[in-house]
Amino acid sequence: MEFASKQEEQDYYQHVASEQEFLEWYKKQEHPIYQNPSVTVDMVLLCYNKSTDQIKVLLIQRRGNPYRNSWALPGGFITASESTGDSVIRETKEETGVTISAKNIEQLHTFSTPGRDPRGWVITVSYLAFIGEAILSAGDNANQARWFTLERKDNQLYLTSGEIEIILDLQTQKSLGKDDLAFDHNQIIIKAFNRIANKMAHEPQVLQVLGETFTITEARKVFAKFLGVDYRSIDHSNFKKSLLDFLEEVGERPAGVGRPSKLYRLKEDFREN
Amino acid sequence: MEFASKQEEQDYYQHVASEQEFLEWYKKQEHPIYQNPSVTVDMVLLCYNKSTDQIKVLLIQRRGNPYRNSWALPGGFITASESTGDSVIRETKEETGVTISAKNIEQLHTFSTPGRDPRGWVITVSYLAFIGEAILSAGDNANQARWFTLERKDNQLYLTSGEIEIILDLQTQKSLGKDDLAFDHNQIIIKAFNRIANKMAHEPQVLQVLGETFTITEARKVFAKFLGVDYRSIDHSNFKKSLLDFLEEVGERPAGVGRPSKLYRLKEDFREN
DNA sequence: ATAATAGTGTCTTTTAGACACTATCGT
DNA sequence: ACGATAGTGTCTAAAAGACACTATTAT
Repeated sequence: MEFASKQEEQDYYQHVASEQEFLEWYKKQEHPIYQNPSVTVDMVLLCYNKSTDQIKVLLIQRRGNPYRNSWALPGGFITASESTGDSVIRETKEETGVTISAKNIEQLHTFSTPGRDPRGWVITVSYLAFIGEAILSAGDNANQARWFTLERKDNQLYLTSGEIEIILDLQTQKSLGKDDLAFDHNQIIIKAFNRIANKMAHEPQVLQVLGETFTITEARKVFAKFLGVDYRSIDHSNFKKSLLDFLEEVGERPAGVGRPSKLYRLKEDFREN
Repeated sequence: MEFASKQEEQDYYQHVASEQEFLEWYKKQEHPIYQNPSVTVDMVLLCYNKSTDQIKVLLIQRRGNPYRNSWALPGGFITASESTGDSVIRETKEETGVTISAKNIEQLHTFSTPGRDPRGWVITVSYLAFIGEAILSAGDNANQARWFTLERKDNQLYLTSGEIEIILDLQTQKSLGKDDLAFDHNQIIIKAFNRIANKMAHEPQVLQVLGETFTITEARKVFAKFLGVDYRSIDHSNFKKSLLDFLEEVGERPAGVGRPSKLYRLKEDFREN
């Protein structure tokens, strides 16, 4: 086929040729792909330590520029053969050693404010996931991955690990302390936290941080952490009533002081997102 | 500065140099940008026609391959100087003539399944917005933009305009009729519809389709459309009670048969997303 | 026995829902 | 006057919340 101009050729394939012809032609063309953004994924991965009663979020320390030595969410660049969900699972595994199932991730938000990455045009798709404390050890220290405790006081979030303390304001989404997260990861964490707090009463997937089975009181403690209150201020009886629709009894926990507590797990329907 | 190899140079700037030095160096490099996906935005724009009692969604007919002549959501490729929110507002304006405010859009989901676009690697960030029927005429016919009525019957969505009828199953997200939407836009529309139906009782931004002011019965009719029921099956009194927290009275509508209805509008706090 | 923990039962308040009634308009 | 539309009031059932009580264990 002969064309008087490139424009005419394009017109032909776009508007006259069949879709199959168009695609064969399209794949042979040079594409102005230099205009495309880099796309990353980021994972807000939460767990809970029953013995210390602490919510934890997994962060990695960046080993290279930009934001070298800053703490950041695990994540990285996507590849063409994966969905963003697959990418974030792969990147989390690579950077932290933690394996997450595709069923247990939830897409949060896509961040694209110009200038959010000093390297240039980069947008990120953020995800949220919960894992039980059994996998807590998977944070690979050699690889700079560390669990930060996540504590809510009033309307501030405190992320702490050793000497490092990052303070985020839930309203303004600003960082208040001496330490800071890389990129706009403070916004992502706040988005995740608010999402969980707002919907946990109706969609209690957050209880996955308790592992396969848990007691009512453990669930109360997790809820209390996200509400920023003492767990005893949540009435045991009423709490149980409100959550029972989502739970099924699976036995008793024999050990410990006091009356043995019953063990529950999330019903199948609510274990996935 | 001299380096024995490119690898050594990269190591130096990533791990030794300051962030500023790194960024100056980084911007001079050739980047493997050929690996980047194209990123598009898509807008699910809904309105409501009071006289015909119909929810409508704005679609455009594609003039070029791929999916030439298929109907699709307005949208297009993003540019580096904008956030995806700004992009979708610009694209909607360009393709349909409809102006939307940044405050009135809500991000839905980012779709990235490999193969979702026959041209190659394309991911899309989808948005949702509502406009009052006053702007209904803005659908520019010369530009192939048209309002499709959106009707829920049981668990199917019917999108119709003239001869064209697109049927989507809310459960399976499959297209059931003879006509079909371009790309995975059926999934996007279903996502939007479910989002609205699930949260409208608590966040009734969907009432923006009624314009600035509206009556309780008009609001009932809009809710009924998303629930797929006759509006008279929703008790007027109870409905009003449940919504009154979000509304403020702004007068009376004098015209029409029957007792004059009071006019309400969404309180400031609930007008934005 | 007692403190600690956890589960159960009961009463009250609040909310949701069903339904009847009143008000205003056009014909 | 009457039908159509719309707003108000009331009663009941269900859900949420407060709080007291019972059960089991370790010390």
